Amino acid sequence: MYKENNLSKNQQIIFDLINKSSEPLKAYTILFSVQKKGIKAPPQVYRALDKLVETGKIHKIESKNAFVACRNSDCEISKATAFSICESCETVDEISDMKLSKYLSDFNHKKGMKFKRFNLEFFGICKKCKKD
Amino acid sequence: MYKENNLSKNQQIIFDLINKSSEPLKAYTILFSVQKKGIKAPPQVYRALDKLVETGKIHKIESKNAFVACRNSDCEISKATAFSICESCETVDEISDMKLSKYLSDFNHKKGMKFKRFNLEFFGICKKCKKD
DNA sequence: TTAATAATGTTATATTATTACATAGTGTTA
DNA sequence: TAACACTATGTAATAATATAACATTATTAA
Repeated sequence: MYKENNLSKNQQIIFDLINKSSEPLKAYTILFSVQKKGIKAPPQVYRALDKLVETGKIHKIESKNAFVACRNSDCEISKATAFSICESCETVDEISDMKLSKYLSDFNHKKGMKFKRFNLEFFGICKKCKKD
Repeated sequence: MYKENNLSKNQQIIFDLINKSSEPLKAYTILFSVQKKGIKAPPQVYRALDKLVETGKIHKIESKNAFVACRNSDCEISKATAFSICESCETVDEISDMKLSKYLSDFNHKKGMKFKRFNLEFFGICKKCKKD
């Protein structure tokens, strides 16, 4: 069952749910939503989430403990992620900006550590909320 | 008691502990460490942490659910934070780089949202771990 | 077809964080 | 100094997030 699209049954169910969602989903929200599909326990959800994060199909928004589908074909296996988060409506958007991505991927700091990966979260008030 | 340095008793105890530490501390690690000083329950710790984060004395490392003292006089009230995290030894360093900070503070993306704040976490293997 | 690997199912438990409510300390100002 | 608003504290209970451990089944590759 794995080969066709390289997602397993549980992974596919959970990916589909996250992918359809317009907002980040939390692990237990996912759990409650997929119980009718036979996924009954936290480890089943967390295992699928771990795998999906690992393969870059989804990202974890660390400041929210929530997950979004990857919308950015450029972020290979989640090496370089950036998000904009509205502090009012909680909307999260993945930022896809080549210049930003390149700037950060090339960044090296004084202590000489070579970075393999980064995650950037911007916070503010989105256009829509500003109007209200 | 507040006025002298504008940290309350619990805030000062918890800040001192984090500030002395060479590594990020987790809330319950802090709780266990300060029980002899009369701080006995999670809300006492979380309240102090919230306040310290709010005032920029400490930062939360979101990917680790842990807290470090601010080493950077430039990051006013935690508006612009960047960290380097070693995936091997788990060492966390606050990055203080004016150019990076300015680049990100000035960043605006297409959708027109104005950012007030950001948090950036870089991951890699530090110099010391590379040698081993 | 066997062995290795990946995925699943299940129970229990660990870790992280908040709610709710009662009490006490501090700063302001009338 | 009395009254007030505000901040901080103490405490019990519980909510939310995440993992450990172990048994079983499915998939792939040799």
